[in-house]
Amino acid sequence: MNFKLQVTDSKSRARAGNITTDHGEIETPIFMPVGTVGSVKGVHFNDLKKDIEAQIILGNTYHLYLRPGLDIIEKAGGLHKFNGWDRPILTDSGGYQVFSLSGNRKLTEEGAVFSSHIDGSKHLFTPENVVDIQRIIGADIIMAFDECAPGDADHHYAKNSMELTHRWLKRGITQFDHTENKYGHTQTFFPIVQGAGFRDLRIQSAEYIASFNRDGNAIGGLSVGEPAEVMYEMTEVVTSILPEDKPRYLMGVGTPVNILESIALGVDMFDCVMPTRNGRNGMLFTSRGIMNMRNEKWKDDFSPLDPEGTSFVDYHYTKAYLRHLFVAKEMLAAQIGSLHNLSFYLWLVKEARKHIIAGDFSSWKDKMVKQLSVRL
RNA sequence: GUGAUUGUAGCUCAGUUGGUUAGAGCGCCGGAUUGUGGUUCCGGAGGUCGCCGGUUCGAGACCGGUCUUUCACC
Repeated sequence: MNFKLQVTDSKSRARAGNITTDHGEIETPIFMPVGTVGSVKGVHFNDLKKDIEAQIILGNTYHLYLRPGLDIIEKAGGLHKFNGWDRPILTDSGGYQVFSLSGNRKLTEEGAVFSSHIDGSKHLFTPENVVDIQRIIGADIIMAFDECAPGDADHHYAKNSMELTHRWLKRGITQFDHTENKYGHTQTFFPIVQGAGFRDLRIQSAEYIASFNRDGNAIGGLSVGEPAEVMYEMTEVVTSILPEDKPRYLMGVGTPVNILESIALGVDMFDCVMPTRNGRNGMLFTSRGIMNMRNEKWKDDFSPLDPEGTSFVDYHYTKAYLRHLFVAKEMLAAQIGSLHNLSFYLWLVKEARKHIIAGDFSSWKDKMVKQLSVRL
């Protein structure tokens, strides 16, 4: 994997760059649709490629490991062959899931013992086997196994958690560097900065992570319940330390506004369930603001979904029709909502990139931020 | 026609021996959702308790009448 920094904005830390992988190029800043179990919920790869123009998607170690299981994925020849997606894939390590989904889990120095949300069976994730699993999945970008501390963690907890994540990181890197690419294409490994909402810990963690000089670096443990200002402050602290010439990935973020603000702070990659989860449930993000498609006010609004949208669904379907589909709980409603939101998110980061290159990112961003939070 | 039976929120129902502003689930109307368990959470609106009369300090509950639902029998 290779990252080429193209342009850095003069008035902010925003950057435009290109990531090259064996599965193709990624133009940054980029948003990565979440495809937990190897599929972006409700969206065909055809639409994902041609309509949404997704350049890279996410998969989840935790989910794929539990179902269908590594034997099937390996037999299929990796996730790319299994699901037919021939562009880059990044896999989350499962650190977040182990902590967010599993009722009973036990943390030890060795790793995390957790029970499956599917059948309750017990499993162990370690920094090493999580690398092996992602090798088998065939991810282009493999994430380190980390502990994601809760948003309200105190300093003591956050410090221990960060230190454990650092020790795990060392083991993960050793494992990664001593194992081979599984299916012929190059795989790369991203470490993750932790430190919760504490400046000193974030600095310490960012410096530690930077010292490994990997192909890219991630910022974890944000957007987990802390106020947005804290998130921005921590992001700013971290991006000022992480190497300039490597992509920075802010995990799990966020709203359209969060994304623009974080781009301005020097973040290059994002992923979030928000466009798909909220889209599935009737919340649509547009360049003019947010629409709750379940609202009664749309019932006889026969104008196009989003006249300024770039997706087929934006001009083909009306607001009234989509509201009807949501109220009737039709599957198609969830599909249209997801398709629209993803296409909007991809449009947003593409537009940001254009303005970074054109040199007017900051003023464009300020204007957009105002529009994006309007409730329609 | 006779004898039973039913009637409480848009729907399905709960409401102790009569006791403050009559409840629930669903639906409806809003809001939330940030490295996804096709969701989940949180608010809100909505009822002349079929109708008329009576008993009582007090009736959704008791009594009479009337209409209504369902059933059985002639």
